[in-house]
Amino acid sequence: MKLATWNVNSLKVRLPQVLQWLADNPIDVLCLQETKLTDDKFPAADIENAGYRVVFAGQKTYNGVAILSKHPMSEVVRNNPRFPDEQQRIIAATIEGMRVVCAYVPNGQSVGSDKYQYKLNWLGALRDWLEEELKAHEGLALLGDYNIAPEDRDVQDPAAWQGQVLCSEPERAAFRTLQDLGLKDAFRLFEQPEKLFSWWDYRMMAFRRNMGLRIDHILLSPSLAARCSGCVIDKAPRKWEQPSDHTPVVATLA
DNA sequence: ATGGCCTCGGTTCGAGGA
Repeated sequence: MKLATWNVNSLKVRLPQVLQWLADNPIDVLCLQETKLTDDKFPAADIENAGYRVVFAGQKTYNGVAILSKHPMSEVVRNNPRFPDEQQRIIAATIEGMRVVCAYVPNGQSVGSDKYQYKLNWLGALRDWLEEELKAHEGLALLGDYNIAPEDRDVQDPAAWQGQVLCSEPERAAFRTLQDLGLKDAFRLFEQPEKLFSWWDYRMMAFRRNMGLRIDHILLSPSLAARCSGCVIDKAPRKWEQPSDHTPVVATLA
């Protein structure tokens, strides 16, 4: 069983890459963020023709999330019931007995801004909701673009990013409150190469210079972490023509 | 060298991303 997450930065633009990547990789469940499509424009037929079921929650221009699955999905929930929000950033489904939560955490723009406070409020509400979900679902996976680099080793240049949005201490503390629920960072369950990231700025030739951050994560509840046999970042799609600025992260469960 | 790119909507620039 392979679970993956990928911020595609417009599914309209990236659909061919998503289908190519799925054709190349035996993924059971793929969580997408930043689809940037209203539901009436979602390419459900193309995805179903590729052998996947799909559920989605979109809005115009910004945000938007989806879960693609080879297996049936039930108990689909859009958004956090505890956090009324126009922005479409969460979709959850039960798949093969697992609760799969796909999340696009707010970016936060800059420390101290209104959007930063919204991000912290949003993360607090996510924690509270997941605490409830974990009582009902022993096996839970939270996959997505967290817009948080949890530690300095997740940043190519920690000094440059010190205290900046994505790396600030309140954001990292919010990430730890998720870990305090028992959720494990799948990537860190294993020995990993140094300086491996999931996002690189489009500017500054950042990818070529590996000026990146690890901000896309898969957190697993204890029972799923115990089944996890590997977690990798697949940099290949970042090298394709017209790539997303994020690249997929994949966890394998026994 | 503190900028540099990409996507969207809707027009040819501004907002947002990270």
